[in-house]
Amino acid sequence: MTIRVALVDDQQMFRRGVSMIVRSQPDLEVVGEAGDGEQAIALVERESPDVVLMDVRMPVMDGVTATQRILGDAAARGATGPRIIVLTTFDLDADAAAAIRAGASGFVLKDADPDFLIAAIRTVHAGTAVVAASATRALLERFEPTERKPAPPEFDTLTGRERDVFALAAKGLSNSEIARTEYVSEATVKTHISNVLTKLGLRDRVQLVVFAYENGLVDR
Amino acid sequence: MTIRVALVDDQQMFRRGVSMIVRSQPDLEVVGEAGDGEQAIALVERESPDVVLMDVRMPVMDGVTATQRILGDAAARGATGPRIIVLTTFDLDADAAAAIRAGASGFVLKDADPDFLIAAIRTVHAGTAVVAASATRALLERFEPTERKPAPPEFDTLTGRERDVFALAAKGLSNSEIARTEYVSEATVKTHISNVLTKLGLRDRVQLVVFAYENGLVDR
DNA sequence: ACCGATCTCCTCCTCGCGGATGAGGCTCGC
DNA sequence: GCGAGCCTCATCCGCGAGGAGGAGATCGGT
Repeated sequence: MTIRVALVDDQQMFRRGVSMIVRSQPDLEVVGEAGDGEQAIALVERESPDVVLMDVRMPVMDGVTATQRILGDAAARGATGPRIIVLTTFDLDADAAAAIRAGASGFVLKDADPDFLIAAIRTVHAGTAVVAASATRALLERFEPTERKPAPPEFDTLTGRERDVFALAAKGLSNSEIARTEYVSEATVKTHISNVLTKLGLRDRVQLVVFAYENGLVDR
Repeated sequence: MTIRVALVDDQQMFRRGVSMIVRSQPDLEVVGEAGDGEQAIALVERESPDVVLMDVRMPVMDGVTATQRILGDAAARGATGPRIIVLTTFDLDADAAAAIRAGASGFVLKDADPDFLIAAIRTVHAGTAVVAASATRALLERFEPTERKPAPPEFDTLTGRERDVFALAAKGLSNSEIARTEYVSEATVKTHISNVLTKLGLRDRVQLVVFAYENGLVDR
């Protein structure tokens, strides 16, 4: 049972190279190539490949949009559609991230090891796994600070009430607004805010908001 | 030039299996095995492997702590230490994420395709890449929703200069600080800020900061 | 030549913010 | 019981922020 692969990239030379790599494996087969997103949709429609290797930056229609369309069309027909692997040039390509959200199963650096790409195709085809590039680490560090952050030591010194007003101030509320939602006087709020700023070493509530977001202390 | 691999897992049967897989490759070599975190540290100390395959849940000392220690010790000696790949049982293991933060280069599902593991070892050893399991998708969906918002339509109405001061204000700078870094008078900054607030429908710079973070308009 | 947008800067005015300081009431643990 | 910590509220004071309104300069398009 061979895995049917479709190639989508605007550079013909690149497609040629990837095609060589894929064809070198007995269980992989290239069932078609496309030079832009629109061609890709038609290709998938025609050939129903198992896996699509999709470039992001392309003329006519980019890879993210094409990914959305392909998976959207498949879902509309009650099918799952092909697994899509996005090929990226840079490490943590924002477009690649968008493609993942659009439903792509993973992304691989264009200069990755050929064996890695092959393993990625098989892994993705198997269903569960998703392959990523060095991005993962950066991803975790950049997007996860919302969670599991060491939570700055100074923050622990805040009392219960101080954390309450901190949270509200972090959402952009004024002192009077905080006072109203917490059913205390504005003077009390000012005292708490003042204590919080001192404890956290911040200048004003503006920096408090920055601090809150930078340390993932805002719940949404 | 063979890649020297160390195995760390409390289940001997599992180690045996992985060992078989690794040894099946001419360019990979197993230089030692360990059954818990402490043994792992000693093993790394003794053999200086290139790559460590590390389990998370282990008696005596878990994989996350061991990862921290190993990389911490290496850093203390000015060395980079081995690349560490964490082996996880479940998809998005919180422990695995912790290990990545501790410095591990990637994580692979224990039931992943053997070829995938092999490719991961080579990829990680090559330096740049990090391998992940199906977690990546979930990660992106869980932690990235902050970014790449459609970028509010009102934001497009800002002029070039207005965006400049917006960006600086979003970082928590005061008007005078912005004036100094932009080499204009504070009065000018106030004008721009005022225009920005009006255009974006915000009350004050505090809400401006919230707006900036909520819409992923802060670059770090 | 003219208009509109943008950037620059100014003054006057009001108000919210934050620091300093003090104080009364509450619930702990010693 | 008694102090420690916390929550509550108040007053005074200085300052930065933001709105209103005006003004000169530049530049691109009509």
